[in-house]
Amino acid sequence: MSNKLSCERCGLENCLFRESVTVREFESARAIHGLTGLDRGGRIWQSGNGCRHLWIVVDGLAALSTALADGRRQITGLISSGDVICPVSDKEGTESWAEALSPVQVCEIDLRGMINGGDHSDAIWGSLFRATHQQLERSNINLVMLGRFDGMERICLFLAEMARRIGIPGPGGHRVHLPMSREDIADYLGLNAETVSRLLTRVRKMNLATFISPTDFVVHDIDALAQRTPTSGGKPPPTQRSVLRRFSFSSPFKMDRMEAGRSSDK
Amino acid sequence: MSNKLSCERCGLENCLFRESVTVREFESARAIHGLTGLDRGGRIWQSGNGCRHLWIVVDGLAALSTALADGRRQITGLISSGDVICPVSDKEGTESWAEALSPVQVCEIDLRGMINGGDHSDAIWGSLFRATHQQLERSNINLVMLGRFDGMERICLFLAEMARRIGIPGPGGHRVHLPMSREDIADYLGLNAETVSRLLTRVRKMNLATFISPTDFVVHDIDALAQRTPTSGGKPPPTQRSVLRRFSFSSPFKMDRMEAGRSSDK
DNA sequence: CGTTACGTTGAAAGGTTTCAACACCAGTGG
DNA sequence: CCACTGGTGTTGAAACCTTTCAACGTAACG
Repeated sequence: MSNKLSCERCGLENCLFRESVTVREFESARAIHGLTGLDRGGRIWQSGNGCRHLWIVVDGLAALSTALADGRRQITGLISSGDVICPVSDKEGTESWAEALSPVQVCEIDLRGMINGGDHSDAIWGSLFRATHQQLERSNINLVMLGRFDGMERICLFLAEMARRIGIPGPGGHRVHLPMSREDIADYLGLNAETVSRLLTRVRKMNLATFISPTDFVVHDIDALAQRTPTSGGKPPPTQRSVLRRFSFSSPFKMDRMEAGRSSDK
Repeated sequence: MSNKLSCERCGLENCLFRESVTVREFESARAIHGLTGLDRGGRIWQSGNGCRHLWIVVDGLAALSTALADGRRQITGLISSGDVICPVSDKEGTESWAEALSPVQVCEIDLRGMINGGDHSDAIWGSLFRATHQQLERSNINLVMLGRFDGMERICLFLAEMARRIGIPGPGGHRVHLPMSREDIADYLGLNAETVSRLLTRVRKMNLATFISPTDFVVHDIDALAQRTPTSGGKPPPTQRSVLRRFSFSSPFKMDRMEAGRSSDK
């Protein structure tokens, strides 16, 4: 964590592969393809099954999108600098791709040589595994948000996360330039554009954020936003049924383990 | 795909690691811990960050759960025979674990030795990568479901998937024993228990499934269910705004690639 | 034979979506 | 210079679906 070495190839400081893998290893695996630029709207996709390429985002913001045949769309993830685009294959009746929301620089990694043979270091594989796993953890949060948060909670989580990830700290708070339309935001949050607009109006009136333009705003206090989100402790339960202890949190000290017992068996 | 070799250790036929990895490789990596049984309600979790263990489910059904401090719960995935439990770390204000819905047999894999050093084969790492990636694709589908499906579509997708995954084909259709309460189903589908009950009543009245008991039912025609789902082609759009071509599907022939162009720039 | 957990159903409340109208902006062309 | 046009964002009102709250039935259990 202390070594601030940036990737020799793309200069990205927080590259997931930075710590354990040198560019030379990728090169010997004929895996690294180097930097490519994508304009706003540029897409990355894969055909068929199995993940054969990864793209590390060096700069810019991209959306992982899935569209249904009837036109509905869900943005399943937002990818910013340092994240990895790990494409998923299209299921029946759906199409998935990654789309640049702002000009994006990506570093392409070809996994085919690694998966098919050769003998590559544990370090490079470990980095790949961590990259995929990080995406999995992001998806997990979004699943909880879409399944269990109401509109206001979703917007607050979204603004807080954007402020943290792409906000620029300044005297008045974190300034964010968000290259997304209301419809993009809606497709990320599982709402529709009008609802997003109304929620943002409420956010503005509550002074949780100040809007300079539809795509530029300032978050004065990220914690104030996060506290309107159930993932932050110390929040009173919303208009939900009183199921406060439906699921008791387990002991504070935990290790990786299994427990065979059962609280209430059928 | 042709070799039906089962894993030497657990006997699982469709083990993700079966094709390319022998037990001996895992053993030399000191990674495989062998079979463990979990009663209904038994849990698996991890503390701290980073994924250090995987569990391959040999038999039974398990739920990946995340709970919020106020008691809301989201089941972020269902794991059946052949799937891999890849734990996610707890975020602030949340707790995540895997829970056996029926008696479950798991095969534990310790990744620590592999991540930290040694020199293991590409095959074993490739299998790990595929396992995580498969989970990612499942999450992607669920994100679209939670963000964009209405209640009826969710139930139909759920029943079709359960029939496919754990249904037993017979003369009258696929018979499913589902060890989940209405509340479990609700927490998986982002609904509440009463709504699930009402939707299942509608499913019953439409003859899409016949219920023998609250946890046992028969799906006569999986395709009939799937057609009430927007992931299946040839379905008329629901009560949605007419955005039929908001996002045009791209050319039928595709390769892994990027396209730099832009349909409508800001 | 109470107790408890679970499932079903009804009625009212609540939040989101739909539909519509309007404002704003940038680009275009008369 | 200005009307026109398409894309985008905002706001209101009604419709719609899900949730909440409540009542009731059933099965398992001691």
